[in-house]
Amino acid sequence: MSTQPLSREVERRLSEHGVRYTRGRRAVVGTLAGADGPLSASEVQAAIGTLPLSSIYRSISVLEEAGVLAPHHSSKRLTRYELAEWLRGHHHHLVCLDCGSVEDIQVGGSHEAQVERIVAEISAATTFTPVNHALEIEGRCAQCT
Amino acid sequence: MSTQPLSREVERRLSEHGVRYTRGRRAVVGTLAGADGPLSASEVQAAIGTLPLSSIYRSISVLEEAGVLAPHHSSKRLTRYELAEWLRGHHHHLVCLDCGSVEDIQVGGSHEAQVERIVAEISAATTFTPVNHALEIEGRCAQCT
DNA sequence: TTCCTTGCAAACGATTTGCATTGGA
DNA sequence: TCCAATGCAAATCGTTTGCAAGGAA
Repeated sequence: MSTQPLSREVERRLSEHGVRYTRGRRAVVGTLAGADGPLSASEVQAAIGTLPLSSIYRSISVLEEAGVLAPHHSSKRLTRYELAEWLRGHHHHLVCLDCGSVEDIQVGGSHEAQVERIVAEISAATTFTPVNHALEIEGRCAQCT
Repeated sequence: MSTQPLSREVERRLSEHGVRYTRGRRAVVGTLAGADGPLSASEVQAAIGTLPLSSIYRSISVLEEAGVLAPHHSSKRLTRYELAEWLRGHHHHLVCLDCGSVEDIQVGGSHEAQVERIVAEISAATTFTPVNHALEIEGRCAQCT
């Protein structure tokens, strides 16, 4: 995370990958930057207004390859996307079992340190090499309670 | 969790839901009981041998509604299933970023208690009502390292 | 007989891709 | 100019469903 404007960071990242930061891609990034949780392609489309789904999928694909977006799998048959952690910071998710919505949640430093220690200790007993972790909390959101 | 044989537990649960515990459903449950992580419908089919995918999907659907199976979302466009926690105990997952395989991992009681406390404290600051939690560790499995 | 189940094939819905067109450096 | 990017339509692929045949109580 830096203090530079988001678009600068993304622009630099994309140019390193030899692709342009076009209007469509800016719209996708802007939408996800303003969301309070990961969004699916069609949710992004609804937020943008008019832009064919195939273009949104192509933008998402390029942005994901460049490490700007990260996928999140929580609902059946639907992938949602959010800005990668280097752009929006580490966080966890509240997943509603009823409506499927996903909300970001920030975790305090001491809690996060505990989670990381637990992950490290768990992994130490295996041949698995950890890279990320995600604490997903499933339950009911305010609307569905 | 009880000490009764798995098939008894499942049979009772299904009969409470007014459905039969047929050969196909037994095959699905048996396959998942023997797996070391959640499996997709086609992975179950491959393990069973011969059984149409539509039947496997229908078995999974019935078993999920009866609370015998629980879904797990980790890969794009693919849902994997595992025995519900009351049948196989609470655990977490190691998800390989390369091959997508998912392996179960047991967490010691003190770690689990810490995770639960963290989840409770996080949720206390929200309007969200937690039901489950899942600590997903992403990284590289032994084969992909 | 009476439902529950299953198999097969067709239908679905999210995502991907071929191809011709558009657009930016 | 030249190649990346886009729009549209068709193709994919995991999953679901309609319908007729099979099975257990």
